[in-house]
Amino acid sequence: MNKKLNHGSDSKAATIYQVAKLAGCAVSTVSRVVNKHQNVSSKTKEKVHSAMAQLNYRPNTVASSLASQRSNCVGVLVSELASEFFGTFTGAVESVLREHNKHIIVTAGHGDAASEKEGINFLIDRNCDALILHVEALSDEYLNELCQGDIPIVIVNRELSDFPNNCIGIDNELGGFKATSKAIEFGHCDIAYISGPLKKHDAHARWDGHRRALAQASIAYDPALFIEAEFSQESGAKALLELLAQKKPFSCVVCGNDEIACGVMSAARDAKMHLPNALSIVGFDNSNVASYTYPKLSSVDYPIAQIGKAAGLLVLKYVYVIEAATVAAPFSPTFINRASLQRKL
Amino acid sequence: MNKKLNHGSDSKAATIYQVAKLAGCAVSTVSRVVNKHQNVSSKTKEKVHSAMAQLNYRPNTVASSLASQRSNCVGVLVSELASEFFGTFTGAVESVLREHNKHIIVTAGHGDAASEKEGINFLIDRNCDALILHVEALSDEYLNELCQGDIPIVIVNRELSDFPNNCIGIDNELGGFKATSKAIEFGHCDIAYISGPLKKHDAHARWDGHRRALAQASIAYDPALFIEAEFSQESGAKALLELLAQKKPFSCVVCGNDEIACGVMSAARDAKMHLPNALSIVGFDNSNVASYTYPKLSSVDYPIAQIGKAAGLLVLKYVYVIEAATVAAPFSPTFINRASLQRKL
DNA sequence: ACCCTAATTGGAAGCGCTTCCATTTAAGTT
DNA sequence: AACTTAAATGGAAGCGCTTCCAATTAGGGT
Repeated sequence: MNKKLNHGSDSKAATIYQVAKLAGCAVSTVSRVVNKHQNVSSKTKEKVHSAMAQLNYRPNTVASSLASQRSNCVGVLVSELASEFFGTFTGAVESVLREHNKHIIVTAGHGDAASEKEGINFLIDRNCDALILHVEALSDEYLNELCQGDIPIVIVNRELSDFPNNCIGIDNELGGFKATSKAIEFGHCDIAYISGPLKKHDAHARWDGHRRALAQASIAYDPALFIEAEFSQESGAKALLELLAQKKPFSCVVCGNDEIACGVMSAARDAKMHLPNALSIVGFDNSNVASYTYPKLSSVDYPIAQIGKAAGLLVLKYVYVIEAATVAAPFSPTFINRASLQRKL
Repeated sequence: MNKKLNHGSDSKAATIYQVAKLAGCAVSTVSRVVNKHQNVSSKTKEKVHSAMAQLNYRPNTVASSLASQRSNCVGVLVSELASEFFGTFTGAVESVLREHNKHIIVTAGHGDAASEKEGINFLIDRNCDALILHVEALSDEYLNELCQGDIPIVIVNRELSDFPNNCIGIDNELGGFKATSKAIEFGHCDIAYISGPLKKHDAHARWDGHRRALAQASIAYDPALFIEAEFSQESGAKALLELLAQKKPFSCVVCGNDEIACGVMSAARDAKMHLPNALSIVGFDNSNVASYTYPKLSSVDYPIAQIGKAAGLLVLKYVYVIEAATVAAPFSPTFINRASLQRKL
């Protein structure tokens, strides 16, 4: 491997000075041309362009950042890098920003407060112009404080009542409500609920929605049919076994997310239950796996790509003051029915 | 102190000048402490540390990059951001580098040559100190040229004969060989193969391995049992239907990756085939979904997280000259048998 | 022509840090 | 104590760009 660090001493990239010299003008003029400022005559503009082309000039972004006090990069914090869900999100943010030559620095919060805080500090240290955060464990107080700080913040999948304009995501409570309502509509009365960790705000809100749906249908909430699990397949499988062990009847399991639902499905099959007749299963997120499973998983759609795009646009508009596009309307959760939720006979 | 410089103490972040002033030493000394250079007495080191703590000093990375001609960031190009596979990879690279305060800029190549080239140029323009590339479509010639350039390159999942030390990944041909060999070992003779796009080097190599396994077992390669598909579930499903339509018998389908395998599984079930008895299915990558499916998917393990880690370590060692850890030994594909591959009766 | 204003352009001071080089200080050596 | 050498520190020149401000030029009236 080539160990050389500097980009060559003789093949060094052209600087703005060389461009200015060749174009016969001042560096400030070149800078104006590069940054598309007005008040440059078309004649000089042309000279500068030709000089840039001739020298194959590429502006040094680091120097530019230092001088302008703007790093042109946006920090993104997600729970896990290694997931399709956050990958989709990150990809959406990246492609929106990259169109305007901004880039992202991504890091993971791993769903616990200490790690999330550390991740945020890391991003702040990298001089990000703005932060897009998918935090799960940090307190509202901490986030409120952050929103009042110097650096613009976009919060994803979380609602801060004091900073509604900084937040973007779906209404998780409503999503949870819709999931359980649909199960009820399909004739289910004994509905188990396997939640993600309740310390995570989205998990908690979905569960709230579940109970509201039960209440609205005048079905008593039975704590025995509730299990707090992790957002993982293993945890979902384990939870189902616990539920089954109780010998309490239930005809449907509503899950905190699709991963849990996959685990449930897998465990149900291992227990020789016939799906979906013996047990209906509902997920949340409508991830790709929802269509891999058998039976295909009914789930609440979480439009994560659109939300990522919206977050990127928000930053472009309010931080970089690029009137790129109008920021999307608020998103609403929709229930996607597939085969795993079956009408109760 | 020079009064012209705006190193006053307002609400802005503390600079190295303020630290130096408070510690009663020169900025160069502070810089040495921050960068852990030797030749600083422990006494001054302590004074500087306490000054930094007092001012809550955070080095300005942009200024540091400009002065040192090093951006402390590594460019990473993957095919798609929105995938668990690349998410895992990216996450592994990030966590290794972040420990040494290097960060990554990620972008996507989308599996076609033009887009990959554009992504690489984007990363180069961002002054990356090194590039870690998972390219699929670019030619060997282009990559060879890149490896000879000024910027250090690590190539993932691809073998360049001229630059073996820049490359890291498993032997895809061997993986393909193992997959089909296992199927043969399990008694299958009529083995269909659904490949990813052959213009992608890994897809091609896996297919090569498949044919070698057939040849070694003296099974004639039947082009009718081969389909070139995309690396996606939909494409896999479609491919199975095409195979079935031929009315040529086959008892096993070996797939270019797990996504294709999931599509095949799904389509087979829709066609009322009983899995795994009526049809054995083998995947490649051993991704998480392999254990979501029913029956659980047999697959060739692709240790993508370890490879990401190794790529990060390679950069740390040779580019940043941090003797962090020894770079891992070459990786070898291993076959993971689950339920989807069944012994032929 | 002449003056007034607006459009262009140039000059130079930073942005906050690294690093070379010179200087001072400490530590051995005889 | 005088001398040599190494360790520790300070000073200052950039890194390549942005941007304020001053200077110049061009364009319109009259």
